[in-house]
Amino acid sequence: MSSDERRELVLDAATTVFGEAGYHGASTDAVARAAGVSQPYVVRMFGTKQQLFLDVLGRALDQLMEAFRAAIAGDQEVPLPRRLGLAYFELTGNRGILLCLMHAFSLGAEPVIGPAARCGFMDVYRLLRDEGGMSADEASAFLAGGMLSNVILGVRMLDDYDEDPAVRELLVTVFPEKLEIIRATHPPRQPAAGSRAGASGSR
Amino acid sequence: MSSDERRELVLDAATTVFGEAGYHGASTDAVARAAGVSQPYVVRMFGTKQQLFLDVLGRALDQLMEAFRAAIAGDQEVPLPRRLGLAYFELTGNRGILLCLMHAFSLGAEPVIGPAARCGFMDVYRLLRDEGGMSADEASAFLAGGMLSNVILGVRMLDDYDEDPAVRELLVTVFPEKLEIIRATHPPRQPAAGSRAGASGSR
DNA sequence: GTCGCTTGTAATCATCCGATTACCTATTGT
DNA sequence: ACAATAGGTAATCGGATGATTACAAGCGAC
Repeated sequence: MSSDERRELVLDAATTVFGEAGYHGASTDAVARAAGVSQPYVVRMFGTKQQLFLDVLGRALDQLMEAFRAAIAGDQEVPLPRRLGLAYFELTGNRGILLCLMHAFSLGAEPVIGPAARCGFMDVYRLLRDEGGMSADEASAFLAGGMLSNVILGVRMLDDYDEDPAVRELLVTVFPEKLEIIRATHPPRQPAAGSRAGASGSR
Repeated sequence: MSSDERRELVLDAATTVFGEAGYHGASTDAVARAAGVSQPYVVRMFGTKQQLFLDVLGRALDQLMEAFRAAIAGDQEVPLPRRLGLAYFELTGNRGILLCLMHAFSLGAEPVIGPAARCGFMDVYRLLRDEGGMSADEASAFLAGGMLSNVILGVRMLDDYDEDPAVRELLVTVFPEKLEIIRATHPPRQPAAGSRAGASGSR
């Protein structure tokens, strides 16, 4: 397999792993195992874990912005916020992208990740303002909704869908349509705990 | 000094340290140093680092909810969202509280922190709905704004206030008043880099 | 065929970190 | 006086982890 293919493979794996555990919580070994390669290979490909994270972050931002650009260029009949919302929904299919962004956004104090995260955030803001033609208020409101959605994905609120009516109400409000598709895309990781009768019994 | 006083002191320090570096990025030793005690003492007081984080998280949620409750009970002349916004602004004075929440919200996959974070998030949502009398849409919109604010604090966007007009525009939009106070409360950590004339010059 | 490059791994190193143990020092109750 | 208890630390241990080194297999050029 060519190096570039492996590289993409590793970046995909790293996006997932960093998305789940965060920058500090993820190990290069976990990334390597997820990608099916050895740990030294991962660090040699990217130099350092930090550089790997920066590459993951950059790629996530690229994917996000490309999706938004396509939405902006899309069917002008449908209102822009809705087009962007649908683009966001598609991104939702790969939790890793959005969760890595959230982790990066929480690490502003990191000496090199912090500035990169700020720069990436502003790139998105500028995209909405300049290419999307949104006002500052519109862009902020859209970003606010996106941040709430990201947090809901990050905290795995979908895992509690069956546990609590208030969770359902919140999710229906935040994802007014497509919730069922998102639910299907993001299956609970612990077996829903509410499912009675010792499913595959612990112990 | 009594054990309870030390405990609060350590919890304060831990809130700051966890807020800066996140759960995995912070060490019990960093917390201990910030609190002025020894590392073994910190872990003996809380059992494990995880339990310490859970206690920090619980206390942060308590402080958040107490502030919101006070806002709800406040001057009924002024609209509720504004009262809550002012309460949020006060919380902003201690970055650690809000940043710890954000870190927790990004760790939904953690087996014990995740559920605690979900529960805490829903407690806040229910507070807004039930005690605040907000609709689901109103509560979601308020939370969305809060999440964007938290991200902006977490990514330390205020550090770039002087670097980029777009940053100023965004900050003015998200913190339409009190921005100057928040700026004063959250001084940049790297010396603003924009200050001309080779300040302590790189290289 | 063999040189040299690319793609990869096994083994190992050095460090950090959470946790444990053992010990120290006041104060307090009797 | 002197246990007993609370508050606290130094020393250390064991595991995890990022990084480095050395090595090996495939393969195209000449």
